[in-house]
Amino acid sequence: MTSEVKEIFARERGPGGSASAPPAPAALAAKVRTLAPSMTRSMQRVAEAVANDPAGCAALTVTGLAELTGTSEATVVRTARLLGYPGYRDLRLALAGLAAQQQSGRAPAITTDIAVDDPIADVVAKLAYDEQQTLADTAAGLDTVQLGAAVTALASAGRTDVYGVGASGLVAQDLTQKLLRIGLIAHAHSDPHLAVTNAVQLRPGDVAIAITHSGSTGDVIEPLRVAFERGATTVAITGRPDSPVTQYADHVLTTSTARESELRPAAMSSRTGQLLVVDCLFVGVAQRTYESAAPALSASYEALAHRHRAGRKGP
Amino acid sequence: MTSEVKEIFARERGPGGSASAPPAPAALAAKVRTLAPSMTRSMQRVAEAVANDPAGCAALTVTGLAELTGTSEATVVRTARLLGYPGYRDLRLALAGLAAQQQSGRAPAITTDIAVDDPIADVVAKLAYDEQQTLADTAAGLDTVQLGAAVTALASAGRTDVYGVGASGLVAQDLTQKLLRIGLIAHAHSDPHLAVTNAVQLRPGDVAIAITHSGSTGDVIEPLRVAFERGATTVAITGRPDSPVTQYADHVLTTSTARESELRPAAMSSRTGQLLVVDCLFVGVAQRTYESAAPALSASYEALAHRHRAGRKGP
DNA sequence: CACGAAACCGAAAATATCTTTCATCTGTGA
DNA sequence: TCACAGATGAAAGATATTTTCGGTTTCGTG
Repeated sequence: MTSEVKEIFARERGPGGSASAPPAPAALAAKVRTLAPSMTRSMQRVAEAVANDPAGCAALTVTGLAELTGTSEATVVRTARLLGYPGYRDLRLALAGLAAQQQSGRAPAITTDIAVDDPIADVVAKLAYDEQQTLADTAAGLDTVQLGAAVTALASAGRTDVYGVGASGLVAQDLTQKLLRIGLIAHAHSDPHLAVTNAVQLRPGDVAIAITHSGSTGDVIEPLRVAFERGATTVAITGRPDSPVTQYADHVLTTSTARESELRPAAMSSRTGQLLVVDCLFVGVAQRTYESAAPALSASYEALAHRHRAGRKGP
Repeated sequence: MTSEVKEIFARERGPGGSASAPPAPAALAAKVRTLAPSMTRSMQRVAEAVANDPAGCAALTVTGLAELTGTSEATVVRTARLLGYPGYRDLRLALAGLAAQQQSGRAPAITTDIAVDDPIADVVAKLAYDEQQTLADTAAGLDTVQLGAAVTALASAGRTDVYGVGASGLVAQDLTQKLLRIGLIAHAHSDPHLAVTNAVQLRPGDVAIAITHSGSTGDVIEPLRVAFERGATTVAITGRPDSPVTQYADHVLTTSTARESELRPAAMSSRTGQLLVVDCLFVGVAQRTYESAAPALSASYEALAHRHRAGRKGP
């Protein structure tokens, strides 16, 4: 087969081309090795460059790659053809894909703990990975029966009190904000005295929710106990299903406990799981009370839109 | 800023460009969602096509994509620019990479929206998946240079004020709590009047952080503006990198914008991304100030352990 | 060792693709 | 309704890719 015929052959075979390869996606390095023997010297140089550094070559134009390998544009195109692509443009596209795959393949190596000297990019990756893990674990471990029962109780509650201190206090406030938006009567308490004072007012049909990762936070257990004894429906959101707080909880919702360390305090990962549970409660309640929740949601949206527009009038 | 100036600006920022993004690798779908609101109608059509079918679009030339979306080549290029690439060619390369990743990557999980009649187990799965997605997108889209700069400023700040209202107010408090634990002087403000009053006290070397998903919340922008004018280092954590709040921000940290709907308000998913950013800031600062942070962390742990033990003495 | 054919290779022309310019259009607020 | 700012696409201009074509090297043969 003469060179010219080969070129013509390569050029002319369309989508249904007779020969072997579909524009190879990832098996490029292998293809290079396979075809290398049948390549001319210049083409080998190009193929080698491509196989060694897909990402780098993807960033180059024909001219650039030709210069890099000390060859010409024509040779680069010929090589691309030999590798099974219609032209250099397509080879370049495939190269970009390959580079991206290699990139993402390297990702799950971030299982180690965060170190003091980790570069900031690693910190981001590790934290994101960890929180994703926490979400997955929490979702998998959540008892949907308990969750459903809690939702039912909330949906028909006369009033709802939520207890939490420290980081969990913020989660408590988050839940409260959401419930208020769909027209429920809810309060968050992080002051233990006021919490107890209010808990005394609860009656059967009302709901009390305690949020504590350790399950051993006295300031949160105490108001829940009072609510429990007053006959309210009580819910505990905790990472320790065997902890003291569950004594007074009709329904226990468990969050996953992720690894923690010096630079990654418990508060950080527990919060992620707690928030997922809180979101589930909210959506569940919104579903059950959709008739009244939908207008309430729209109304609060409208009210806020006005405040946002105000912000636009910059200098 | 007029349209023309914007185009020139986009064109001229070279490798050392002033603004944020390195040509995003995989965070493209997220970036489309983030920037969509600031796009014109035609550009949105292009962005949508690109986000919906990366593989298909990667196979098209500018002209092809322009025809497919019923727009012009110029619009396609403009969209590519807005998404952070120097031109269409580079967007196309990124698209090919994205397609390859999707191909090799993960199972296309539960992509549908939450419905009113979804069983509770589905709600849990969908919420968890969405929040994971938000985390991944935010992590991928976060500008580590800006993040590093913000960390540096925080680590050496005389005092730090954090502004946020509504759901973002809780995130502000979360950040404040964390910074306090490692011995920094930080305050969260959700009362706009007090926030401004305090902002006036800030001086060069101090840090002010505004947290707002929309970037248009006047109550948060105003104190940041004051802080900016007083010479403090200002940071904005927002889902809209082109919004008014960024006018007064030395460093902009962008959170991903996930799909939202009636049963899944913006506040829910934005919060997840904001918290990740806040965690990154915290860990970054803790690294930089490790000498003093480590003892402070241990100390607060000890102090709390006592309070937890107290809770155990139940009946 | 000389010769010629075949293959290899790259410079430059031809083509395709991408980018920029600029005039027109569209919607908005006074 | 007018004026204006911004959005848009047609077409000119700039790059990149592909093809052509002829010079050079290689290798077999007399």
